[in-house]
Amino acid sequence: MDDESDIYEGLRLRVTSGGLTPNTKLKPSVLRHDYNCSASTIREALFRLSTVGLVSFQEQRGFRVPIPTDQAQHELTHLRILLECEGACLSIRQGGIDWESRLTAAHHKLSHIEKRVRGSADHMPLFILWAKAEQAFHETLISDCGSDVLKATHAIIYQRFRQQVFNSDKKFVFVVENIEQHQGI
Amino acid sequence: MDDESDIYEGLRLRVTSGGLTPNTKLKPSVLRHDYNCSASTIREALFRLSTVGLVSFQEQRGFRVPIPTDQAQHELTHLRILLECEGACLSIRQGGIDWESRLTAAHHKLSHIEKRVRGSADHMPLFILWAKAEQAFHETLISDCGSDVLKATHAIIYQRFRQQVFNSDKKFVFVVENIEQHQGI
DNA sequence: TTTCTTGAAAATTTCGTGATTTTGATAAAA
DNA sequence: TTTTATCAAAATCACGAAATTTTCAAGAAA
Repeated sequence: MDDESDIYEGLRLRVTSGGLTPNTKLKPSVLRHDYNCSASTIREALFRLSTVGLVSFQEQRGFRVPIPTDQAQHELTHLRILLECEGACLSIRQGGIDWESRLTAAHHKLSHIEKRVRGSADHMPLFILWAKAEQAFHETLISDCGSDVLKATHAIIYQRFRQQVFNSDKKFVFVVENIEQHQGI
Repeated sequence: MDDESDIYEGLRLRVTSGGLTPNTKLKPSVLRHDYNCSASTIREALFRLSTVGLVSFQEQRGFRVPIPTDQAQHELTHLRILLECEGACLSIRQGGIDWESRLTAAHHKLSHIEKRVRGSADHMPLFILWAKAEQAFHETLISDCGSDVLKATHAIIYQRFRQQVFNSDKKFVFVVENIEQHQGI
């Protein structure tokens, strides 16, 4: 009934954008009730998340939600941009017309949502939409780079980056000018 | 008695440089005897290895040694060099005298071993030494970049790269001129 | 008060088992 | 001969529980 991948995805959403307080303990014996499965299954999913850095793990001390750090934030941003620049350059060279159209489409959708965000006072309902559009834009940017390894690595780093900004106190939207910069290419 | 991390490391060594034929099935029920533990423990370790790409995994079909591909080889090399260049540039800026000395020491040790490799007919006994020195050199190169994320990511990509070249038919040493190139910096 | 010990409760890790799925060989059909 | 169906053996996955380790509060000693 319960696909193990679904549990992994569900937990991933909760630790990246589920509004959990950093350093919260993630106990398999508690979480099992939310997913209607055994503690072992939860444990395995948490283990997989820990290998990509989305949950912290200490031997014999269980799992926790990672604590956002300015240092980690900076490092993740740096590496994310490095990967995106490389992926974008490769995509420009190798990608065809359809890549350009897909990119402009993604950019258009994203900027449209951002315009709406500026208008409304409460961001939360739009936030999920914005997050999806932002991720889609960044994925499209590197989609035609021709390297699955690069794309997979970027996906991991991007998730961790997103987790950091979401779980940190200041979740300001400081990516706006970055979009325009990318548009300039 | 058996630390689970030891099992993980042991299995990692076997799939990266243990001379296993690609596509070999990795059955928990068989491997458990080598490590004196249950199949579940082996399974967990293999799961962790699969998340970093060191073993391939298909649901309900178990674990296997990844098949080296020219495509994957190329992608891993590309990303590895990208990360190393960035790490090296940052290290040059931020690293001090001790970094330079450590780098030249690592380079000296590596080139010394390579000189010996050229002389002897049978490479195998020296191969492990060479592999360790090569890894140490690359790690030293980026050691002072100031980003744990970058170093951790590089470590994963480097392991996969190493696995590819070791498990492919042609394990020629084609990194020599690369070393000199790095020395030129 | 502060520090150290004690011990019970809670959490983590490991294990063997049963249920479900895949595999592979043999036989039947085209 | 080639393809399809069948079915037993083998392997994988999820589970509950035992064994080990950590946590933490209460009491003793300094």
